[in-house]
Amino acid sequence: MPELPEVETIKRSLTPYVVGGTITGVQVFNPAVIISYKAEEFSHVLKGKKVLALDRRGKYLIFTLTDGYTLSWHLGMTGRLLWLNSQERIERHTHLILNFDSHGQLRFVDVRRFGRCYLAGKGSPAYPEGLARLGLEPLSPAFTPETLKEIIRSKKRSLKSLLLDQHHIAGLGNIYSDEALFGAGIHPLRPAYALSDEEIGRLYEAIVKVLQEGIASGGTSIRDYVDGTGRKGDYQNRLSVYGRKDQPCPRCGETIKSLKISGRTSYFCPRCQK
DNA sequence: CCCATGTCCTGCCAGC
DNA sequence: TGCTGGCAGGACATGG
Repeated sequence: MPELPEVETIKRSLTPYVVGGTITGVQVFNPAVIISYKAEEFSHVLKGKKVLALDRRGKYLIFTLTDGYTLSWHLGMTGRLLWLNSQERIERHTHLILNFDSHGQLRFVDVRRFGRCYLAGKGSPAYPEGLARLGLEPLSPAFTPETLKEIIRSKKRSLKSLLLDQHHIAGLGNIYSDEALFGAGIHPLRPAYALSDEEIGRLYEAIVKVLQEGIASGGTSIRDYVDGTGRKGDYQNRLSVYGRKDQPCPRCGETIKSLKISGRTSYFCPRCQK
């Protein structure tokens, strides 16, 4: 579910509530969402820890805790992290609750249960493998037309599958990669190495633009996504191609088509995207 | 290296 | 109405 703009929005919405707060207790309803620690130990370690910082890397949220611990969270397809007060009814599919000294709670609710959290401290690697091996952060200064060219260089694979691959660029998912390719006027099946410098420049601009616009809109709420305070995003109203099969292209009026690429439905305009 | 496919899950919706 | 199949913002393993 959540791609970079959604995770960034969740981070911003939770920061005022959790950063500076101390975890007073943990309720584990589904131990399977915790990797690297047994539920009991997980609760024991977290109790009394203060949250020093909340950061995002790719689609991960990272809680930096006291005593050198970190808690990294991936929300999968449908995961939500919600800040609620302890009186609120516990909804179905709530897997984990962190209680805070402010009497608020951080609740992890995830219908499809693909989301996971990873606690690291003494002895265990600081980050889960998926997080440790993430590629460039697309809204950081390290991401430039030149570094994008490096990534693209000599790769035969389709641009769509390359953009979805978190080892190269971190944070794009199915929605924003389709929107970026549309913005750049590039067909999702084009082999990466075949791009001209000019097209790489357009792709770079388009990636940065869709991610920034996504954040500015508070993310894309098609089904499940809401931020840490339960607020929906607005970017679903600004999508050019994603989910718009058989509808007219907003640029040229041609009918938008879809294709399966790397197992994901990809939307594009056959006239605008070459 | 690259790709397609299957897997983990539950819910929803179209079509019969 | 009720059932069924297909599909959904992700990531990883596997086999070709």
